[in-house]
Amino acid sequence: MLTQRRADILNLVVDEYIGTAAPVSSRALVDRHNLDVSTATVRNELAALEQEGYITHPYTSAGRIPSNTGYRFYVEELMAEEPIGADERRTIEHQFYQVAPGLDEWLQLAASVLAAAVGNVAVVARPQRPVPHLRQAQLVHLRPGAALLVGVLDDGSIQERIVSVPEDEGQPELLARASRLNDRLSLSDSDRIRTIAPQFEDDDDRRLTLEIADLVAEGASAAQLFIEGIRAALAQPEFSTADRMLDAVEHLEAYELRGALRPPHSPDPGARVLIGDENERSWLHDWTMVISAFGEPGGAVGSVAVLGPTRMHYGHTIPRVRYFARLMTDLLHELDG
Amino acid sequence: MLTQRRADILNLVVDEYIGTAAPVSSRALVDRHNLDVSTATVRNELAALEQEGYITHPYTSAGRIPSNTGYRFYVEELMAEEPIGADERRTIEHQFYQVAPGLDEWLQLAASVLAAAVGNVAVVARPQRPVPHLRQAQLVHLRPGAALLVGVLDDGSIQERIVSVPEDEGQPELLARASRLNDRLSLSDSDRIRTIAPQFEDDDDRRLTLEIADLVAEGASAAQLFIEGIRAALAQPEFSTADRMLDAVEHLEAYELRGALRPPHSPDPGARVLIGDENERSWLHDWTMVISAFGEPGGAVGSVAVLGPTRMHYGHTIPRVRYFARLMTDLLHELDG
DNA sequence: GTTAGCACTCTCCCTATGAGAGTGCTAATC
DNA sequence: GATTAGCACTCTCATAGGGAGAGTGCTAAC
Repeated sequence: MLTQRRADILNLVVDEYIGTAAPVSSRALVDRHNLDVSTATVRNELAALEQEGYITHPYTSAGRIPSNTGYRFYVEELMAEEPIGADERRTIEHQFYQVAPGLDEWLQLAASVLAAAVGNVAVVARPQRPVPHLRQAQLVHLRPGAALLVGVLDDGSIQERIVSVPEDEGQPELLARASRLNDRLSLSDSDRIRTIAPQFEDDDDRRLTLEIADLVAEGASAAQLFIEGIRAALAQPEFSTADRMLDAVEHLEAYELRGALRPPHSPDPGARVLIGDENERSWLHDWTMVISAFGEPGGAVGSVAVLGPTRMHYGHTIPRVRYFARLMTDLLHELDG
Repeated sequence: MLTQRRADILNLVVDEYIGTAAPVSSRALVDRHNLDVSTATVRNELAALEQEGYITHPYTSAGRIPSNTGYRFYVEELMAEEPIGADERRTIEHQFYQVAPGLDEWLQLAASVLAAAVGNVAVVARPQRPVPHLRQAQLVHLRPGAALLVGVLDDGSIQERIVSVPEDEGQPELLARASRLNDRLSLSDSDRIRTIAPQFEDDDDRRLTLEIADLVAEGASAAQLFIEGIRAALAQPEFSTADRMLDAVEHLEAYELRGALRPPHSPDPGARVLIGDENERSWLHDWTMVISAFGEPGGAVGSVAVLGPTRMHYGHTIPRVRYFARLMTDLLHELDG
């Protein structure tokens, strides 16, 4: 266990480093926080902190940099959370009531407002149910023999695909067909729909039912992501060389992020913080991810995350991720009544 | 007008520079293309070409670099187009028949295959009609008093929004309502729908009709873009410094690109090439955009574009952009019958 | 018109050099 | 025993210098 003074100093080192991105010297600590000990004493403490693994220095005599262990300790024990003021809260919530109400709009907005608030990459994953159910299917006549099958699922997503239909059926026949299908399939999941299929007498009804089952199953695959703030993140000194920046750009794509976020399937009240190699993906070993799930337990669950260098303003970011997750949960309620 | 030899040399300079990204010297031209003149003669010709504005050199004695004028002349007069082999064609088209048929899937695929083929940013804009029409509207019950209004438009897009409905209406009543609305509104554009609204006796029908009019109008706004190949483009030597790369990343976003693409509203058979400051946007002054529209004249029109440094493999890129535009036109036909 | 030859220019890479920042250690002090 | 002053030592970083190399432009000869 750290002595009080050591903990205080570690706290200062991390704060300072987060602010300046430059290794922190004993002099800087003493001067900027008017400690009433000398730099030599601070140096002794720094040496001890380094001994215990909380900080390092890049070369023999540069200032100190927090290690991942140091960040971890900071997040758990030291960090002062920066509360979200009433003004900030109001400004944010106001924006949500200004756009047309709709899940996609809100998710998009959440990503971009959160990104702006934390100055790093924000990712919002569309809520999904582990097992989505069909709300309603619709057949839109495109041309003789083909129609657009549109399915609205109970997590609010819309899936579509082109299907073939009998040549001689126009929109009225397709409407009748759709309502026949809806009567039996509505509120069922993909597996259930598949088992119902044989009950239809009409060949085409059977075939369309299987198409619908596929459609619903698709809704359970890859969640749609809303990603914002890449530019802000890349502007940070961590990416000041072209190769590091290119590296980052290569990974900050929906495909990669989906894997990194791995769906929680049940919302948690807090926010998880994954620092450096606490992430499984090796490309994230220089990154920190702050992630929180939102939605109803047992219902559709999405997630809100912030990605940035391990040198991240934790005290600022963590409460905001938590807040946005709560906010999205509230907005979901508003949609579902 | 250029003499034949000068044109030949300009051709070689551009080819060479496109391949190596390094200023081209007289020695390189003579050695690599075994010209039967000396380097001194070539130097004289280069000086003349520079005099006429086709090339420059970055400092007194480095090799030559094509100017925008040089590229323009190259594209119009010199460039050898690299035809798309039967194999390449087959490989590409095969991929389209492998994914589920559907406009979004195809657009997405086109962007990523094209990006891979040219090693630069590819952008595909979803086809839009200048004035979209409603194909069918649907009301999906969400909870008492609220429903999801889903509109399928004649350009294949789906728009959705949440609307309020009478508290006491369930899915059956909403179905009846939707079919009542569809009977009168189907195949109308937004303006027309708005004029029809007063004809409905029921207050809610009237209100919903106006919602539908809005929904259809939204379909005419910002076209959805599919963007791929950013990483490949950024890996080029033009972006080898962090600041240039950051600059590029800032602009390669849907929001910016939408403005740069400006919709053509009627497909053209060829591909337009905009080199450097031929682009209006100033951030594109170091870029070249090769763009071609696809779709039916009078119908929904989209576009396919490639963005890269002015030092772009024109002979390779231009035919491929053209080819993808034709391919997308064919695929659109397949959807519409 | 073409070419050989050569002076000249500019970049690029390497080295070195000095200033500056910061530490670690030792010995003295509280 | 903890703290501190003092100082040698280390490492970076920015700057300047100095070839080597690549390439041109020009001149004079072919």
